[in-house]
Amino acid sequence: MTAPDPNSLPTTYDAASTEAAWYPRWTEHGVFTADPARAATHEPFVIVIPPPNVTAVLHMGHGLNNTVQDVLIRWRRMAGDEALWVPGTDHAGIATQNVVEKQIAAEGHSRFDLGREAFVQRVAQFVDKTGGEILNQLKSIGASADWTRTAYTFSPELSRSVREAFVRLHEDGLVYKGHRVIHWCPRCGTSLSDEEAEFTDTTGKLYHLRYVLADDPSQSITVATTRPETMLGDVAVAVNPDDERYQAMIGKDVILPLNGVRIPIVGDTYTDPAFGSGAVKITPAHDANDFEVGKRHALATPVIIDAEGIVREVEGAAGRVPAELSGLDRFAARKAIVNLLEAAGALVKIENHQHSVRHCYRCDTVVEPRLSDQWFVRMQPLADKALAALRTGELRILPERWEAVYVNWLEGIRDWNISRQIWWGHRVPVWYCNASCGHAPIVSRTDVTSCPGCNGTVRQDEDVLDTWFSSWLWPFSTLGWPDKTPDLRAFYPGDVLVTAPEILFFWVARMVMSGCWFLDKAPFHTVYLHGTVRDMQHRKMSKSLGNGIDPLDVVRLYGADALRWTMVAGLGLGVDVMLDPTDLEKSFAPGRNFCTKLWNIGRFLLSRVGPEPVKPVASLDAASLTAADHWILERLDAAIADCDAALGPARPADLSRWTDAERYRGLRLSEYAEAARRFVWNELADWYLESVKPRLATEGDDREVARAVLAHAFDGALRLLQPVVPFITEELWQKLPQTPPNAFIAQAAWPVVRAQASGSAAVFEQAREAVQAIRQVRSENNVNPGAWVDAVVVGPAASREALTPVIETIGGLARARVTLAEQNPGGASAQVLLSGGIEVVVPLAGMIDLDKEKQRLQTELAQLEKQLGALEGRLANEGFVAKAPPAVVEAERAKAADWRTRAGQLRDKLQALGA
RNA sequence: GGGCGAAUAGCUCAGCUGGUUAGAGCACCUGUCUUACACACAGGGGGUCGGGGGUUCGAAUCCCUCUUCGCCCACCA
Repeated sequence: MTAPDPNSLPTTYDAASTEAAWYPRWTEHGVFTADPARAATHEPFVIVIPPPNVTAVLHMGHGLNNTVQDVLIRWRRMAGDEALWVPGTDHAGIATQNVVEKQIAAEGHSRFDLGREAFVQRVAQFVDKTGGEILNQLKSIGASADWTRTAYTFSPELSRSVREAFVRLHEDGLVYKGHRVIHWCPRCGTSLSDEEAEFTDTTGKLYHLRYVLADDPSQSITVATTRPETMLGDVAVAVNPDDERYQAMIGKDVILPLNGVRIPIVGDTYTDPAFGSGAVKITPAHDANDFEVGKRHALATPVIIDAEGIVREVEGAAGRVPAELSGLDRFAARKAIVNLLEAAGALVKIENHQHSVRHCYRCDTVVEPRLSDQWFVRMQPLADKALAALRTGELRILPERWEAVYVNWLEGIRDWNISRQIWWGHRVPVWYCNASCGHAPIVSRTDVTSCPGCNGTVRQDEDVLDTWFSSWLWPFSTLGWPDKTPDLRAFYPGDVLVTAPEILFFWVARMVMSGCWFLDKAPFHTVYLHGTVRDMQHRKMSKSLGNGIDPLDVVRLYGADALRWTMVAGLGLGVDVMLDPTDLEKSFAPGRNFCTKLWNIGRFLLSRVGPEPVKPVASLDAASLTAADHWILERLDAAIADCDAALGPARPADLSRWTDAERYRGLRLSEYAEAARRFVWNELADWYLESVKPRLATEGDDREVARAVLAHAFDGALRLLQPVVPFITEELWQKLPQTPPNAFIAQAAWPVVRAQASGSAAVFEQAREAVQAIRQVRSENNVNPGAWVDAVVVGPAASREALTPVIETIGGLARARVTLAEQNPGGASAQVLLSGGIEVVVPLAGMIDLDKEKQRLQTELAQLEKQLGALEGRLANEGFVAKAPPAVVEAERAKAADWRTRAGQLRDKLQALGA
C-alpha cells in the first residue's frame, strides 16, 4: 500500500477546469501579445484572422479555421518567432443591416420610418451590445490571438484606412462612377458585386414570343426569352447579320405586343443563331448584355422594373406598361404577361430550359439586373500586380490547384462595383455641390462642409461601400495604415492566410491586390485553403439544413483540446472534415481519447519520475544510457524532424519568394499531429515507458538516467503537441521537475533535434521485434495471457552479447523468460525469424498446437516462395538486368539472397516439425 | 460551353520526380479488467490501386480513352 502522493494527478482529466485556469493566465502574462520592437531581433510571423461577421455565432467552420491558425501561430511562437495573430470582426454591411431591419420589421417599421441617422445609430447600438461575442467564443477553443490588437472594420481607425484607399484609388484613376446594368437585390435594396450574385442552376422556361412586323402584319419574328416580363422594356430585336433567315428583316420594325411600341430589328453579332429562335429581344435597362447591344445601336433605355422589383413605368418608359400590369411584382407580372401574350396569340411555345440564375448571397432573392449609377474600381491594373505576385513566387496557394483558379479569375477580372445602397457601412467619401456651380464632385479624405467652388452647401454621396472594400485592406489597416506605425513596419507583410476556398475571390485575391497596390508587397506569402466541415452525407453544415454542430457543445462535452485534435488529425491538405452531427461521440471520441491517453501517460510518468530534480539529458554520459534510452531519444529526434517537415517551412528561405523546391511543402497538419501522436503513444508509452518500469523501481545511477530520459522525452512530446492541444499540455508540463518556475509551455522553445545518433538504438529495435514475435506466437497458440513462457534467442555471438541487457529488460513485455543460445534447440517449438539472422524459439512443450504452427510456417513459406519466384523472374529478365540502374539490380539481388536464406530456414523448421 | 481536380482497405485519406512484400487513422474480428489508461492493452483479417488500351526491363505512379463524382469560371437571350 502506498500513501497518496500529494503530487499525483486526478485519475481523469478535467478539461473544463484546466481550460478555465490556463487561458486567463496566458492572457494576463501577455503570452499572446506581440511586440514590434522584438521583431527586430526575432523573425515576425503574422496571421490576420478572417474577420467573422460582428454578429456571427461560432460554428464548426470557424472552429476549423481558427484551430488551424492557432496551431500555426503557437508553433511559430514556440519556434522563437515574434508571432502575431490579429483578431477582429467585420461590420458586414448587408448582413448586419438585414438583421436589424428584421428586428425593426417585427416592430412594424422599416428603416425608412426611422431615417438614416437613427437607423445607423440603432445598428451601432446593436453591434455594441451583442457584437463581437464570437471573439469570446474563440477564446474558449484556445485561440491565442493578440487581443490587445482586436480590430473592427468599422472602427474610426479602419474607417480612415477605407477613405484613404478610396481616395488614393481615385487619384490613381482607378475609382470611377459608371452608369450601367448591375446586379440588384430587390429585397436588400442594393446593388451587388459579381461575386455577391451567386449562380444557382435552375430548370426554368424559355418562352418563344412572336413580334409582328410593323409594315407587314403577315410577317413576324420570334424571340426567345427566359424573362418575358421584360418585353415591356424592349427597344429592339437583334439578329445575327450573317443569319440568312433574318437578314432581310434587319432595318424593319416590329410592334411589341401588349403595349404596341414600335421597335427596330437590328443586326448584331452578339446574337447566336443557334440559340433559341436566333433572334434576341433587347432590353437595355434590364440585362447587362442588352445594355451593351443598346449602346452599339444608340437605343433608348426604358426602365420598367423599379428598385423593389415592381413592374411600372419607372423612367423613359411612358406608355410602355399597360395599367393592368403596373404595380405587379416582377414574378406576378411574368405570369400575367404570359397569359396576355397567349391570349394575344403572341406566345409561340414554352420550353424547359436549364440555366443558372443569380441570387443574392445574403438573402437568396433572385437578382434583378438594373441600370443605375454606381462606383466602380478598375481592376485590371490591380489584378496584374496580383498575378505577378503569384508568378514570381512571392505568393503561393495551397493546395496548389487553387493557384490555377486564382489566375483564371484574375485574368478575366471585371470592374468591381463597390457602392451599396444600404446605410450600414462606410459612406462613399464624395461630396457634391448643392448649388449647381459646376464644381466637380469632391473626393476627400476628410469631411467636406462647403463647396470649394462656390462656398455653398454640399451633400455627401448617399451610398456606402461594399463591406469587402474594408476587409480587403485588413492585413494592413489593422496595423495602422496609412500611418507608418511601428506595427506596420514590423508586421507587414504577414505570413500565412488561412481560410476556406469560398472567399478566394471575395477576399483573398482582393487583399493581394490591395497589398500589392498600396504597399507594393503581397500581404502574405502563403494562402492556405482548408476544406469544409461536412456531415456524413458530405453536405455542408448549415443552419437551414440543421446539420450543424455547435463547437461550444463539443467544448463542454469533450473539451477544447478534443475538438482541436479531431479537427487537426482529420485535416489533410485541402481535405474536407467529415463530422456526424447526430453522433458527437463518434466524431469527437478520438480527440477525447487521445487527451485521456496523454493524461494517463503523464499521470503515470510523473508519479514515477517524481518531483526531485532531473539531470539534463545533454549532461548524461552516453555510455550510461541503455539501448532503450538511445532508442527513445532517437525516436524523439525523428518525431521532431517529422513534425517540422510536416508543418514547415514557415516562410521562404530567402524571405522574398518561394523556390520551386519548397513551394508546395508544409502545412500538412494531420501529418504533424500523427507524427507527434505516434511518438508519445506508440513509442514513448507503448515501449519506452513499459521497458523502463523495472529500472524506476531500483535505486541508483541507472534510475537517475531513466528518470532524466523519461522527463526529457515527455517534455519533448508535450512541446510538440502544444500547438494542437495547448491546455492539457500546459497542465502536464507544469508538473515536470525540470520545468522552470513561472514559465508557460505556450512560449517554451520548440524542440530541436539533438543529432546524436547511437548504434545501440538498433539493438532495441531488434529486441522489439523479438517481443512482437513472442507475443504473436502466444496469441496464435492461445497461450494464457497471464502465463510466463520460455524463449530462446538464437543468433551470432556478437548480436547476442549486445542483446543480452535489452532482452533482460523487455522479457517482461512478452511475459517470457529469455535465454540466449548459439544453436537452435529444435524440438516442438514455435520459431520466428528476425532480421539479421536472429531467430526466436519458443519451446512450448504441451502448450503449443503443432498443427497450427506447421500451418503458420507453411503459409509464410508459400507467400515467400511466390514473391521469391517473381523476384527471380525479374532477375532472370535480361532487359531488367541490362536497363535498370545497377543500384536497383544490386538491391534486388541482395533481397533475393535474403529471401532464399529465409525460405531455407523455414523449410528446415517445417522438417524439424515433421512436416 | 470552357477549365481544373479526384477515383487506392467498410470510411476518411497518404503514397513527391515510375523500381515495396501498396501504407496510416478510424471501423471490424479474437483475446485480456496484466498494479497509468477497457476512452486501454495484445494479436489478427481486409485492397486484381474505377474500366479499357498504350509507353517501359518494370506502372497505383507517365500517356490516351471511357465511366462516375466534385470544384471553378462563362455575355446559358
